[in-house]
Amino acid sequence: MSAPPRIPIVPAPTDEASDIPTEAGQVPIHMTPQTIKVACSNCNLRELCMPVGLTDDQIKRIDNVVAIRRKIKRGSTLFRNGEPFTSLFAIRTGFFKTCVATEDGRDQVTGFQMAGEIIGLDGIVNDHHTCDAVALEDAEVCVMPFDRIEDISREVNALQHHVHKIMSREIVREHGVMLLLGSMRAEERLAAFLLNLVQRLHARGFSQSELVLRMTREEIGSYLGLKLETVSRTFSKFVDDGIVEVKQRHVRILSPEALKRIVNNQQACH
Amino acid sequence: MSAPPRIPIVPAPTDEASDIPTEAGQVPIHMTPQTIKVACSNCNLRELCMPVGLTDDQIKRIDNVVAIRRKIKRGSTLFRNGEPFTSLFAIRTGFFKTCVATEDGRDQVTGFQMAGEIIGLDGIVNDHHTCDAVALEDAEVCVMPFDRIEDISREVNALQHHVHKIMSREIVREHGVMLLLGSMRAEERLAAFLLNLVQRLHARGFSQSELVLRMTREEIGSYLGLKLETVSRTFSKFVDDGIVEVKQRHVRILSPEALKRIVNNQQACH
DNA sequence: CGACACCTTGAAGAGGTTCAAGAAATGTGG
DNA sequence: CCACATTTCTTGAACCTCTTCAAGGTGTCG
Repeated sequence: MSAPPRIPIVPAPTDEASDIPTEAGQVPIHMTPQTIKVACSNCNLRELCMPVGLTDDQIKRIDNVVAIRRKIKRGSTLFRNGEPFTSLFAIRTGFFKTCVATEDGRDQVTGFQMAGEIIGLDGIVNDHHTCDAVALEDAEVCVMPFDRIEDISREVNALQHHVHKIMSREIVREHGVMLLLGSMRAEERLAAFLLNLVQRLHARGFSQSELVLRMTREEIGSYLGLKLETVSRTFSKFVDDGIVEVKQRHVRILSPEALKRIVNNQQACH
Repeated sequence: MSAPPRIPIVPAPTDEASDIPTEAGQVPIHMTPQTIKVACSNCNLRELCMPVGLTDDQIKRIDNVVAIRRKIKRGSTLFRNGEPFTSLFAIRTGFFKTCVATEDGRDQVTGFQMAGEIIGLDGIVNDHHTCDAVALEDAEVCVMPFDRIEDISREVNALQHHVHKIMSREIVREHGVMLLLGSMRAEERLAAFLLNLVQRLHARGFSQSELVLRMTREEIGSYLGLKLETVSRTFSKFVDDGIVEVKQRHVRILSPEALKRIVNNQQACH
């Protein structure tokens, strides 16, 4: 699947523009002071959540929609399957997983979400959520009441189209996951997973080669359709092959090319 | 995953209202004459594609959007990966598959679509399609230029919300597929697949127990993350267990309860 | 420091794949 | 309309990947 960029690559934040705390434990390219502003107009993640090229007046209108913030402690849920749907959430800081469950107790992680990504889209169709969103670290989200989004979408064409693009992007992302789950073997799945994660982190100004996993082996396994032991063994194999260094949740990618070759099913002559 | 209804169940079309040809080879509950009308206002699939409760004026506006029709021969594509995106398509008659591919030649069926369902949503995010849509039988679609949909969405709130719901429904559907691919075994996958298909056909006025598969074992396998031999063997096992009758692509479900038990991972005491 | 969650590794086993052959259905051209 | 080529489907046997079960190690937090 060649891990196409899911998220437009925003310019790495410059020092003065950065008002977002770095992801705890990640490897920042540069240090940023922590300042919390309440408006999209001052948010350096705006390029990720919001359309570009808005007029000042349009941005102000959108500012009013997302005035509310919410903090979520690590391990607690932002929303749960069955709960009424009212809002979308833009992740400001922190890291989430979303998962669906069957009656007989199995569950499946459907995605991992980080700063600048939107969650809650599943709730629109039936006015209630159909999955759980769990914070994997202390997090903060911007609450965007969906009826307000619809109101403003009618007036601001760029926002309307942006909402459509966000939903379409999620559909395309899930196509990629289906390809992964339906036709890749364990090594290919884990390689694709690592490349995708590091690419998204890099788009947010973090290192291209180092990352800190926010999730357990079991959660990775659930997402990739593998058992946690298989994830662990596959990590070990990558280490043996000199492709990555792994120390618990700290991962350094030594050869992204080797990972890409694995995903593309080529001979592993790293 | 309990196969939640993906598509709202519309009342089985009455004889006088039915202007849609039956799916060739399916098992209709009643016969319908074939008449082709050009407007949503006369289409008995409207409840599937379009919001309900519109005023006459609003329906007329929407009629103008979808004035164009297109016929697709069995085996040919409605759109292809990489082609520019301009329109969504509402399936009027026929049956489609959508599939994504990797550079190294593997591909993955991401869904099967039937009358009343919308395809093309993947193209919105990057203005070009990211999958192929192939007609599995001669088909006809309503072409809905997306910029026109966005225009009218701004004026007709119900249409705006409907578009959002369609995209959200697709996201939720794909969550279900991820659950299937990530955590179910072959028998569970095929059982879930059959129940989902027959449920959607039944919502369109076809039999609850008989269906004609429009796709090959290989395509079923690709969708379910299995090889065609495994699909074939699993069908044979279901036949041995008296759960279904299979004659090539004709399937009769003898015990939907047994299929449900299999999906829910319960003991198979049919 | 001890309890707990998380991770690693080994060995045995199961489920699904691969390879192969043949049968049944479908389509094509004469 | 029939004969032949092609596609699709079924079934068997060997194999392989991933899972299961088990044990022990590592890290973390009260």
